Amino acid sequence: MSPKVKSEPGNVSPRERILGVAVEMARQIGLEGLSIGVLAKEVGMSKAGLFAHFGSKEELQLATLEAAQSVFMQRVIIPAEKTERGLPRLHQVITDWIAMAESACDKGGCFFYSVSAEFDGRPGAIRDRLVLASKQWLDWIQRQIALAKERGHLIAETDPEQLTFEIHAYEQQANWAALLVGQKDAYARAREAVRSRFYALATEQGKAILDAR
Amino acid sequence: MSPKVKSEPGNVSPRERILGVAVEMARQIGLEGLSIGVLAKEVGMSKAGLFAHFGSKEELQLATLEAAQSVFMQRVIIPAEKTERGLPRLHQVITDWIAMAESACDKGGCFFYSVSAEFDGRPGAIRDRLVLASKQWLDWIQRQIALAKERGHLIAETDPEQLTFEIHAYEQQANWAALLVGQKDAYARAREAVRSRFYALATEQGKAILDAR
DNA sequence: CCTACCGATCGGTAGG
DNA sequence: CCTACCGATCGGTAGG
Repeated sequence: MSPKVKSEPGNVSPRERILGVAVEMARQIGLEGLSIGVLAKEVGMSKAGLFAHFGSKEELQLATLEAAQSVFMQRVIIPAEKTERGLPRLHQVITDWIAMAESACDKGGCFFYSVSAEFDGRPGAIRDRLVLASKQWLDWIQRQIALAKERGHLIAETDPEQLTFEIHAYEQQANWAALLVGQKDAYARAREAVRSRFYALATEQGKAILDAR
Repeated sequence: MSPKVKSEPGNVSPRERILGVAVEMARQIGLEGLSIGVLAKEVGMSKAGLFAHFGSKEELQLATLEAAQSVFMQRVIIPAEKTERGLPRLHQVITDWIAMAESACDKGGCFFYSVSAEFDGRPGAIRDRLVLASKQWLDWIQRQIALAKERGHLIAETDPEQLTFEIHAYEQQANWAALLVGQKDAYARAREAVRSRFYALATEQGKAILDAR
């Protein structure tokens, strides 16, 4: 790939175009329901032409999962890593995470929410990679909570694993409530729950950080 | 239905036997992945023989959903309605709910968790019935919270909708963490989160109720 | 990247 | 409740 072409926006490779459509389809019907024929029609090429890019359905699914992970990195993790460690970074990453899920609400919702329950009972490479990504994300949050504690933003009684559990719970519930029962304020409820949990465990310094945002 | 046959365990109609197997299969592969041919083999009858009981795949899916709802009623709602209204009943229903999900953990997890994300993007009769059941369940919890407030078990500042959101969140997260990332103490974490939320909003009377359980 | 095809399986039907 | 079958679609391949 020639560098001058590579980085120009709007000038994406066929593979990237396919994966972009695949991610959008998977939000709505899952990664297993994703059919090569239907995907090919959507992209505007032949089934065999599309298939040649991946070699198997499982490789297509893995590539789609990777594409979604990459978007998540760009939109949630990378921006937060420019913010100060501890509670500021934690607060920002959770806020961006909720915002990303909310913005995907009309398109079928958060990709990872859509495929989690689909693969928890299907052993294989896709499940394995999904589990790994999920664990890494939980660890990221938990490490940042521990750091916020060390820096005196959260009180010493804070249990990082329990707080991670609760924070992640609100995100899950926001997706469920918004996508299934159509609760309009689901993401606002999640933001309120997160803030209230942070506030209850914040030191004076931590409260000042939260108040400033 | 004659009473002497009806209530004998082990004496179930073919339809009930089929639906029992269907619920177990749907926990693992979902209601859409449920195939009539595979289900028939599992039950030990011919595809057409099984099909005749339902007339269409959608009717089979709806009947499976109803069967799961009926189990939920028997194991969670009905028992709780024998307990005193307000916080005691609320506490018991949530405890039984978590216990039921935990007991299903090795079998593919909570039926409703497994099919929620599958149908939030698939319009139709199944989604409609799932949405209705979910709303009724949320309303049940919210009403009981409101009642616990009226009876002086929870403080006046309690927001029933927000508390319902958070309680339901812990259940969702317990399922996700246990089934996908294999977190062993996920259901214990959910119980702790629920208890801690109740305790923070309990009056002196409410705290006494919680301490007694 | 394409057309044309493979066997397997899908939901569903005919006829008994 | 069965066997036998329908057209459509599935993932995947051959050959160019």
